Amino acid sequence: MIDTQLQLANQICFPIYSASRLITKAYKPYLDELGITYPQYLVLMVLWENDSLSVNQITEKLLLNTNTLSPLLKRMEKMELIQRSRCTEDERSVIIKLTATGKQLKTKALPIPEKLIAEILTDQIQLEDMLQLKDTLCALITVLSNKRNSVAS
Amino acid sequence: MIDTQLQLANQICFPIYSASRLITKAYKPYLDELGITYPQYLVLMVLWENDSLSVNQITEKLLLNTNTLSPLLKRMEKMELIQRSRCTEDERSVIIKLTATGKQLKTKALPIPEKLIAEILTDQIQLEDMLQLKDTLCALITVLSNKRNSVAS
DNA sequence: TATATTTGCATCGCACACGATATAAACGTG
DNA sequence: CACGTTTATATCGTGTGCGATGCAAATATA
Repeated sequence: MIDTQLQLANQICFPIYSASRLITKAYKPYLDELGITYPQYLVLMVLWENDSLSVNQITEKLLLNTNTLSPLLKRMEKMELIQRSRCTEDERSVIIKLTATGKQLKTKALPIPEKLIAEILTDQIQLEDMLQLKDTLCALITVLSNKRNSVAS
Repeated sequence: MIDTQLQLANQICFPIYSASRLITKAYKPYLDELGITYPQYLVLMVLWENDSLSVNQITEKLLLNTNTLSPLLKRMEKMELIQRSRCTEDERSVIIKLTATGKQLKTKALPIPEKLIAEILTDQIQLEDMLQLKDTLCALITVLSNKRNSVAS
């Protein structure tokens, strides 16, 4: 009993860590065709949903810090996927918008989730398992991100 | 229905990606006390269980490639946590062993999993959810890592 | 046995992640 | 209005991850 709990962290944290890397790798062949990485794909996804976002709004949606996003966004600007401009009302903010190229990528990216799910859903893993997984992970994220924030403040 | 499945990949892959980073962050304060990172902690864990391992055996256990592990192990050698030596039977192999310092760290690291689990298990997340999570993730890892291997060969 | 192939490890280059720090704009308070 | 604080973003340094490539030892095959 106690031994189960003692080792439980390892049995959960390491699989999450490994699964995360394997998923990035599973996306790679599809994203390579678009010339983007998985974190860049995440940025594009939030911009496809929201035409204009500040850097700070993207950090909140992706749970990434500016020291990760700033260089990432600069690379995406150089690739002419996004456009960066200072907000006129608040000169501290940088507004991120999609370029025409960035918007057009949405069409090419549309079939990717379906392909990913097709690779995952097998005899071993049912749709219901995935829905369960999603719920538990979201609860875990809530607990851990709140923990971080409360410690920080 | 179909829409659910279309978006399911995003609803699962992004949470796994975020959870992985949050877990590494949750480990950090405890691992900082030992002066190691999470990947270095993983290496130590497999060495605490197996007194002597080749680099290749570690890559298999951690699902990491040598191009990640080689520099990581060199840093750990510089920290005097491990010792690297060529295998006499097969001169290509590098054998990794713990130093006395590396072995001693096990005692300090022992209470860490318990602390992690205490942070995770709350009203929102029960032990049973974690066990379910573990099973689904391991199935996911099996599917994705087999997929990679079969594509490669 | 000579040669081609495989295997184990390392190096290089690039792209994250993130703690620490810097900087300028906005805000709050006296 | 002056000035300390907060906020938004950027930069730097370090440590992963990983594709591509290199190299030497081991193995397979002609």
